[in-house]
Amino acid sequence: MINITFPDGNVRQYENGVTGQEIAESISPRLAQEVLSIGVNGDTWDLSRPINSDSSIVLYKWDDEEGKHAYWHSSAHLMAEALQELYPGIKFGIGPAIENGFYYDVDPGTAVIKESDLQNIEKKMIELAALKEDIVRQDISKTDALKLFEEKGDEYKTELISDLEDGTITLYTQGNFTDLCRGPHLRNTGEIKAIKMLSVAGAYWRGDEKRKQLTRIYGITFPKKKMLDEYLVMLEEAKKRDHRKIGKELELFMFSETVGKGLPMWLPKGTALRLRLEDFLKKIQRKYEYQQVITPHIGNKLLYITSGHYAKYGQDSFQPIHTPEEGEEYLLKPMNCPHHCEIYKHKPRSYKDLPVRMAEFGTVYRYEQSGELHGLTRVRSFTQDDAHIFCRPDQVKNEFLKVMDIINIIFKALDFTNVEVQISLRDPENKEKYIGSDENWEKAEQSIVEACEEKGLKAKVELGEAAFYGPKLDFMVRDAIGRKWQLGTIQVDYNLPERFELEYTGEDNQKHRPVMIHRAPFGSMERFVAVLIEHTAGKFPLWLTPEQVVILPVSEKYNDYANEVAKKLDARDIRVSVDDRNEKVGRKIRDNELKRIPYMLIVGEKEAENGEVNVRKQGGGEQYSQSIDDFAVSINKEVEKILKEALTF
RNA sequence: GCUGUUGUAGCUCAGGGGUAGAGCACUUCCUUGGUAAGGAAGAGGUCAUGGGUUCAAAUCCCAUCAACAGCUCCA
Repeated sequence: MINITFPDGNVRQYENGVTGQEIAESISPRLAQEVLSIGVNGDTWDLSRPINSDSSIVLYKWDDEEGKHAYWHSSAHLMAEALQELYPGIKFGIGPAIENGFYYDVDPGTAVIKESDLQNIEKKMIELAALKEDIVRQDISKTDALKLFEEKGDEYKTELISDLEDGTITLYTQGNFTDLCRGPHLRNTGEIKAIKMLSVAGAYWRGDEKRKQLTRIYGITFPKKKMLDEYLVMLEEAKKRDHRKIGKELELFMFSETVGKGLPMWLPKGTALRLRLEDFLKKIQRKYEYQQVITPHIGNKLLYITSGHYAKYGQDSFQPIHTPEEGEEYLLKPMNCPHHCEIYKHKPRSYKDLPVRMAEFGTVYRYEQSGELHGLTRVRSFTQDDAHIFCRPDQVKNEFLKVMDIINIIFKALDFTNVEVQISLRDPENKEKYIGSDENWEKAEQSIVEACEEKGLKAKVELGEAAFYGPKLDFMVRDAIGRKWQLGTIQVDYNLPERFELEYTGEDNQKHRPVMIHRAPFGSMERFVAVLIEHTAGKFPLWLTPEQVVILPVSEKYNDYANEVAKKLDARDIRVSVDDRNEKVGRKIRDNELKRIPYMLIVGEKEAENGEVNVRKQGGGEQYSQSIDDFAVSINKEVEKILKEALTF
């Protein structure tokens, strides 16, 4: 007999060699049906694998990552089995479970797998799943494994095997399909019920662009048809919120082939929105004693040689601009910091001056690879809400805390409640990859960790994710559909002050080197607005939205009154327009709902007589009439309240 | 940059070797209206660009450009 310890601390005795499946059965038939994999002493196992010693276990169901993982992993195998039947001789790379579903990288030889083939693959998978084949685990020696896959002629699997240690190699078989795999897997392919193949893409073997590109096939499966349907509905919802779609509909921004790809242009409404966001941050920054500066969009190449960026990114950037005079080369600025360093240097600085906080909405230009461009989230020209804080080493932590406050204020004001924080530190194995002294790195990393602790932020620490010049703290938000976006960032930099030989005079009358902190609460205006669009589905908060109020005259007879109302509201800084088209009210309401305007004021005979407006809030619901004045006051109050709350600190 | 898909009216899209289609938007007219689409008429396109095949190309082929989904990259 062996002792099995459950997550709640309970211990039960079972026969030696008991399986996860049997344990689940011993608890309840329902559990036995729903359980997908089992955690044994921290590893995840198949349910059919015998347990031969005292163990702590967790039974994983669909709602557990580990359970889903096994489910999708087995689904990848089912897809591979289908592919093997449909494309004889096909070779397999890797086929893991991912956050939403699974994929398999395959080499179909001379055949080409296209999007239009997905349906066929799906059909075959359903056919195979109906056979309810058992998935069988088998330990195998490295020699035998190599021999097996060499015979199959699958060079990808043999390459994988040769990197593995003997004694840890397992195979999984279902029907005619055998795959090298660590597992764990479902008991039986019949458990896979609802299947949807999603897309095909190219993917380099082992992520190396110098190696062969395989065909990657994405899919997702669910234990219930209803869950698949819900997932597909969610995908549709995501599409509806896509900032590229809404940006076009609401006329916020555009691209032009003639201007160039990845170069967004802000339309009047988008500009209005963006300027309001910028003003908001400027107000906060004024309170936090930032100084606003403006610098040119180009800089001498020597500037970037000094900063070190030219050596690292020069060949992958927009190439230098040559002047008519010989030997002069300028670069479009890919970041603002070198310019700001020069501003810092323009006069001697005393320790009393520090910290110097220099802010600029600086537009930068980066040559992103063409395949990487994506709406407003990845572009070749964007405006950072950039600032550089030059401070003494002992001020780093405090400055960090202040920046965290600013980011917090912004996220709160915009209702980004689901914020994830990531601390990116050096890869301790690979210290030579980074610029700067060991001592400085340790100091900086420690400051970040401490600052997070002080703020009670639950930050995820990622080793090896730091920039080459310093560690950083990134703020990620999820939009309403759960997709993750990186926005705000705070980065310590011990490198640029060194390269630009920045100095201040200390109390001791000696020259000292300041520390630099790069920070951008929005990240870039482009990306932030993109995320804001998706977060709000285009229904921006009243204080931000480009159009706050639209007046709908019931008929053309009341256009004059409507214009009068508009004039009065405009005089009170309310962003208002009149829909004076020759249309019925119902039509005007519909069109202005689609434009996501928060308030519609319907005016007709009654209102004109009484000097009132009939208020209809976005989305309908309750309507009420009030005087023009009362309405104006209530709108102004609503906006002021948000700004006041946000700006009280 | 790589792989695959796509490119037809301002927008969303159908069609497809023989003189270009719909809905919405736009213009004009009718209607003068009360909380999510009133009616009619009209205007609008070198079918992404450049080559090729063909009696004939928007349609087939090649290249280029751009967008989309991934991969790789990201100061």
